Amino acid sequence: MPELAELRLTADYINQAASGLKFTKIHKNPVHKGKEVPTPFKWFTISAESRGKELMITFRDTDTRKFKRLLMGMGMTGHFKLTNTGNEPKHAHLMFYATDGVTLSFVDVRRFGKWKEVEEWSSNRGPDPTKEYKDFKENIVANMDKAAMKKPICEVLMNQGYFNGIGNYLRAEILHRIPKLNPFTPANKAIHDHPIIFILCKELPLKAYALGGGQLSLTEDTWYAINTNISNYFMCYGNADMARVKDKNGRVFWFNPKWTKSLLFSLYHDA
DNA sequence: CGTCCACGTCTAC
DNA sequence: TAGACCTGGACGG
Repeated sequence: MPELAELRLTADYINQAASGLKFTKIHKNPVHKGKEVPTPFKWFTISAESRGKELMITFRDTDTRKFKRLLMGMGMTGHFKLTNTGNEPKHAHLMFYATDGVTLSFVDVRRFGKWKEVEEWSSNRGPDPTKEYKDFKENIVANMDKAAMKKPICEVLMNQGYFNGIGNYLRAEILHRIPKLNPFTPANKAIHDHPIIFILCKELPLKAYALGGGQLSLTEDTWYAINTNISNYFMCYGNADMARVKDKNGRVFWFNPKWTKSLLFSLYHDA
């Protein structure tokens, strides 16, 4: 469940699930190749915050208030789940055991999720378009002349150094909502001519977040809710009437079929 | 059965 | 700029 909206929902879920709980132990599933996460304190609380596609977990000592942080990525399938201890889901890879018989688990079928003990957010990822909108915009404006910005906007929207949190469904939905913009236009020109891109990078994730949060109580079903119950959100991604092309990273880009007749698309397609 | 596909990074020729 | 990393669901024979 892993673009910006789902990361925010995941942070909400953790904060809600861990509220009032006292944790005593961390355990890693040995099948996972990630580093062991040592139990940080004898008794600790857990809280979470998201920034783009990253998730920061904070462990706080219940006595001294000292804290340690764990930076996570959710990969393609990562999410959290609170269960009774002993009933952890299949594919639980990091387990946080609380005192009163419950466990908060990081569950990740494909194991693309990652974690690392850190002090800060990754410096190579840009500001969050929904929480740090001003910084997000300034970071792009200040770098409009960079080589990375000469690539097609459909690809640059996936560049996490500028568009932290935008993934494959959001780029499709964002570009689909700018009907006059050819999605194969160089990003610097596209952004200059259509500054509404900035607004959409904030508002479309926020809408997905609001829909996901409102439908269900922040579980792994969030993605399912957005995808199946919110018929008017996904206008482009997954729509059989749309055109598709594999981008240079092997990801399928969904877009309005009218652009398949354009020169920019032909050049992109043949390259 | 088998092949293809999936909301994302990573690193190695 | 391919592949590698993974599991499992959908769909074809």
